[in-house]
Amino acid sequence: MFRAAKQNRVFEDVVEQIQRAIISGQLKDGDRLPPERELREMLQTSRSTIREALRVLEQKGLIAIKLGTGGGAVVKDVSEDTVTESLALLIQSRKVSLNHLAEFRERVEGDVAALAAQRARPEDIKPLKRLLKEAHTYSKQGPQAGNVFLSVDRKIHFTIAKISGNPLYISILKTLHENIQRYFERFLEMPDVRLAENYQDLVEIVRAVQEGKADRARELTRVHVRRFNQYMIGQQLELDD
Amino acid sequence: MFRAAKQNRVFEDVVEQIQRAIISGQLKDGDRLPPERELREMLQTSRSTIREALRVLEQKGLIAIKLGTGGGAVVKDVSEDTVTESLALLIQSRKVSLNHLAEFRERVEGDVAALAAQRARPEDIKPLKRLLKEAHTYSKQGPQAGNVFLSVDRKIHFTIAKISGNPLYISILKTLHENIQRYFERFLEMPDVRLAENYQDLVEIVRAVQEGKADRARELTRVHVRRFNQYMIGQQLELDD
DNA sequence: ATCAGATTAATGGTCAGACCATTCGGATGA
DNA sequence: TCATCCGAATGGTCTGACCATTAATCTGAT
Repeated sequence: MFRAAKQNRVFEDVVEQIQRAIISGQLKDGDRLPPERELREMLQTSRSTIREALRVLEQKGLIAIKLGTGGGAVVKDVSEDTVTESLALLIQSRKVSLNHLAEFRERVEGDVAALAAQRARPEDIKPLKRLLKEAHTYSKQGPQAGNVFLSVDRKIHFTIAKISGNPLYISILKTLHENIQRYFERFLEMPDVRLAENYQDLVEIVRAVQEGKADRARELTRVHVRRFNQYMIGQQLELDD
Repeated sequence: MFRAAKQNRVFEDVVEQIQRAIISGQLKDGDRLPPERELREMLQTSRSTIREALRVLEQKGLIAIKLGTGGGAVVKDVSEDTVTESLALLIQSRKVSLNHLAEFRERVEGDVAALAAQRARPEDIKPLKRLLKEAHTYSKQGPQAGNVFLSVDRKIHFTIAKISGNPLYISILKTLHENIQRYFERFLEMPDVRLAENYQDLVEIVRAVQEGKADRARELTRVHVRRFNQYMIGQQLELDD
């Protein structure tokens, strides 16, 4: 109901003040905060206190700090990166299994594709087509291009998420991909991804999005993601032997 | 591909070391870190550097700090609180709207219900029935019980998420609910939630889960959530007048 | 013997001042 | 004209001191 009546720690009060200025729009993306020594005087406190406040604001993703003469604390546009990072932490320490991740991703990507299908405008499709062409090239180059192919694959998924128009989905997807990749890096090389098959999936998904067939886009995407998941989990089991 | 070869800032290295110890499980929930002055010696650095590192770890939600003799930095179980907070920041700075939240929640809750329907065992249903009974009581008490009813409503959703067995869904759901509630608190009182209607929704959702009808559970849940969302967004528009 | 209150020690919070490291722009000189 | 050097601005680190809070311990009166 109530929040603490008073900030016990001075640096929290400093954080509060600066954060308020940023969120309210008084300080905008790119604005520079005064140097630490000036802030010290303005706020009647010590430089270490100021610095602890800056560490917090930095961690919150509200400012970035540069060294040198022209440097200092610069207000950053709030981005989904902090969501991504804290979600990643949650995943790592809760030891959420690969299965949990996979299950969640399958459904999220399906929903994203369905939303995109409902909302895609003609000009949204162009970048998708371009990426498809790229994917096609790599899919012809055989297994050693597996990694490059997968990175294009990811780009396609993100582009679709962008079309969905919901920034939450973009954040979530980013987190999922990052964490799945982290898992995957242990396998070093990804050999026999079924490139041609995957490429065909992508073509059909993009077509469904273009034609506004939401349910079909969802279903195709889920199958596509599920196939990848099964491959991934199979790799993991092999590794456990 | 590669990460920075060296940490420019000493305190980042300190953060890294402690964070690694926590995530790897060497330091567990409730463990106490050495006092700042000891850490200073162990890590061959200054106390201010240690303190800046502690500020970062605190902001990441990895430690909590208590004052006084028995105090110090205590390792916290990682929770979804930091995700919640950073999401709240995104919302406040207008990067994510109530509509975005609502759209996402509708689909997530639908999927959760479908999963739960696939996995519910008979003993999972009991707590749901008990909550339903509670909801029924409050739904009879008229509008002034709206708040209490909604809290039971939330409990039912969480119980269903638990049945789904995927901790990722539980965390995400918690974050969504908390942020939606934060929004809602501005409206002070929630008057005429259509209690009877909502109660009927819940009954049918639980039945679908019990009978293993995944698609039906998903659809019912989505409609249920959507109705709430529309009410919420309506309230918001009124407020804007 | 018991319990309230005072004392003390441990620990985080704040402060002041110094010096180091990095960066940028301007001065210098070939 | 261009490369180099120098110096100022600014963040990063260090030292050492003192304050504030808390829990444990001691003390003394009942």
